[in-house]
Amino acid sequence: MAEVSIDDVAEAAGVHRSTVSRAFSRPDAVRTATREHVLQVAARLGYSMNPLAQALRRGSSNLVPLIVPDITNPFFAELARATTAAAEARGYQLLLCITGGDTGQTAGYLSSMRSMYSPFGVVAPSTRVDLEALREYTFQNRIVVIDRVEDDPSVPTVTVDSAHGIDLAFDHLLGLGHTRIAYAPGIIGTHTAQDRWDAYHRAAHRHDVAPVALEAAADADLAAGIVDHWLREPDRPTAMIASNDAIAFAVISELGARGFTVPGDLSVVGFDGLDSGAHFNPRLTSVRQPVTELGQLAIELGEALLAEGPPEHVVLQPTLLIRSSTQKLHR
Amino acid sequence: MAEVSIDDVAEAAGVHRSTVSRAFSRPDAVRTATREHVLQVAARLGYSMNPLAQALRRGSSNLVPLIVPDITNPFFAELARATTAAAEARGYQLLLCITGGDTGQTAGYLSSMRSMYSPFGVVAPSTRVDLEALREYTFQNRIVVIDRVEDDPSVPTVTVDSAHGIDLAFDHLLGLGHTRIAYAPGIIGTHTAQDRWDAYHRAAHRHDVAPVALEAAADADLAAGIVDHWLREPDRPTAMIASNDAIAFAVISELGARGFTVPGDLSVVGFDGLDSGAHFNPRLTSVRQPVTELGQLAIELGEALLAEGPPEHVVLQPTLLIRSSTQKLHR
DNA sequence: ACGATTTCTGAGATCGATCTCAGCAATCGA
DNA sequence: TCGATTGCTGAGATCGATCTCAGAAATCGT
Repeated sequence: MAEVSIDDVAEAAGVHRSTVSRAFSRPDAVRTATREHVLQVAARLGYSMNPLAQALRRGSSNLVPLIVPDITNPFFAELARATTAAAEARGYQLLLCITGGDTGQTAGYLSSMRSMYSPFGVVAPSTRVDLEALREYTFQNRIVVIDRVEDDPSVPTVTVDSAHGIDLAFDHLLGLGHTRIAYAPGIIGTHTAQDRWDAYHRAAHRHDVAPVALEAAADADLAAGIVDHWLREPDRPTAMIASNDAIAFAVISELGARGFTVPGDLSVVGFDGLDSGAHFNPRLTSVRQPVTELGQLAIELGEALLAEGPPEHVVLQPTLLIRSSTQKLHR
Repeated sequence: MAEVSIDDVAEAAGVHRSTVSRAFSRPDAVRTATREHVLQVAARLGYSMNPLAQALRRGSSNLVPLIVPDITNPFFAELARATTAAAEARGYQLLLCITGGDTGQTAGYLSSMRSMYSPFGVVAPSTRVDLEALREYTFQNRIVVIDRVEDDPSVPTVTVDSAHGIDLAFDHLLGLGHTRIAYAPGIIGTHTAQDRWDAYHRAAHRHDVAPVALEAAADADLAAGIVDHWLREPDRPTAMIASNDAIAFAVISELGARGFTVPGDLSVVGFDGLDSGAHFNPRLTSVRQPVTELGQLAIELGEALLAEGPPEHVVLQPTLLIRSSTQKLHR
């Protein structure tokens, strides 16, 4: 079956190209009888519009790129799923682009998306967004960032209130009787990672708890380094907040390998609240990021951008998911 | 900065459109001096080719879709990463499409990829590939399936030798002294899932071990059902092979929640060998699928398809990744 | 140095759609 | 019933590239 084009349909229906085009794209600009006839002929020929040609002519497509550094990270995976669903619901087709955190590749995808006439794009960065690189791009097209952006309020953003999330975790642990509460920062790339770190220090200060930042030596495996650090602490913390679920997993794994148990020897709360945490051993208590809303809003902000509205900066509230990796402090 | 087109460059360089086009697409069809001049002018204007227009005219693009049911499943996530890298290396741009396992959506993506003039597509199914749906598509374009396909040898495929993987796991457990070795099948969708199941039974028979298939009641949570089943077994198995890592995780989590330990009470070997298993608690022993090669080959088979070669059916060999979720049987 | 090749470049059609503009048909008011 | 308004449809340009074909320039042999 050779590819059928608009001209084939036009000929078969005995009308002009333009009419076929209208029958599909602006149905009420064509008489009902004509439209139905055209649509019927088109269906018979198995015709459907070529989105490429459409985009070329219209100068806009329904292809929305979502740029993530690492799809292997479950947070981004869930984000991708949620955003895909939101995009689909609004008639966009989401294209997932995996950059490996490389700025060059990000720029590449961005520029190729521009030439695809994407109405807008969504970027979920692993490092502070490089506005230098994006700005040039942003000029022409539109972009939504899932993180904060420091110095350019014209870029719309969606974020989760990290500080509040940390407070939730902190209060939960305090409520269980813990007073030596450590923090495992992981790699601080994004603004939100920085926010969590700051929030931890503020919370510690507010509750008169000595902050313990479990950092790993540069050369060591991250989780091993964190556990080493924990073991070296003179007055060993009984609880730990991890800056994300992946780190919580790795630390718990490492602890297990060394004969410690969670929450017996250390209560751990993660940050992300991913589904995979529900199937961890033990089930991970975690600050849940509203991933679904995050994806949804990213798309909505993109659309708002098209409507020429002022850029919005939405901040979502996390919740606490209490599972089994935290427990009351004994004694 | 208004979008600069090929005509702008042509004018600025004082040559014709065609020459600019050639300077980029077929460099040796144009005199060296001319080419360099054109390229220089193009660079100055910040020009780059519009892939859309290119695809429309050429009737082929460098966009390769990878269709996966669920990016939240780490196996698909790693597969996506590997395939993206392989595609990138060969000059393709990979577009990840998430279908949620829905045949309709798969068809939708496939058809939209056809109109994008993709040279070929890669499908990683969660259920037996619905050839009915694909066939019509396959007609025109080309497709590579990551699984076996039963009745149409014209579709190239890459698979991992599941049977061998199961044998590896089985032998490992036998070597540790286990003789009551169960199998947790999960949901049997793909051919490979079926292969693993069959291989388990053959292995059990070969080694004179009574097969125990840990199936869950239809209504129950999968992991809970599997553990219930295990507890009900009169002569309780001391080891278990899971049909994939996700199930191993869930079962271990469930066991932990009920006070059992792995590998103390049950040795568990997974199937996938994902990185996330290295950060599980305990670290998961697993049959490793060569995901990188899988992705690489998917792209290579796609290219072979373009070269009009006969469709290939590659079978890759898995290896065993011994970590900490299995141990010698005591007594 | 001159005609015969070979190499480059330009013109214009084309890919598959949309858009503007103009013409014709249908509807309306009086 | 006739002119004016509105509604549909067709022609042809256009989006940004590539392709074929023919003509111009450069190279070659003698």
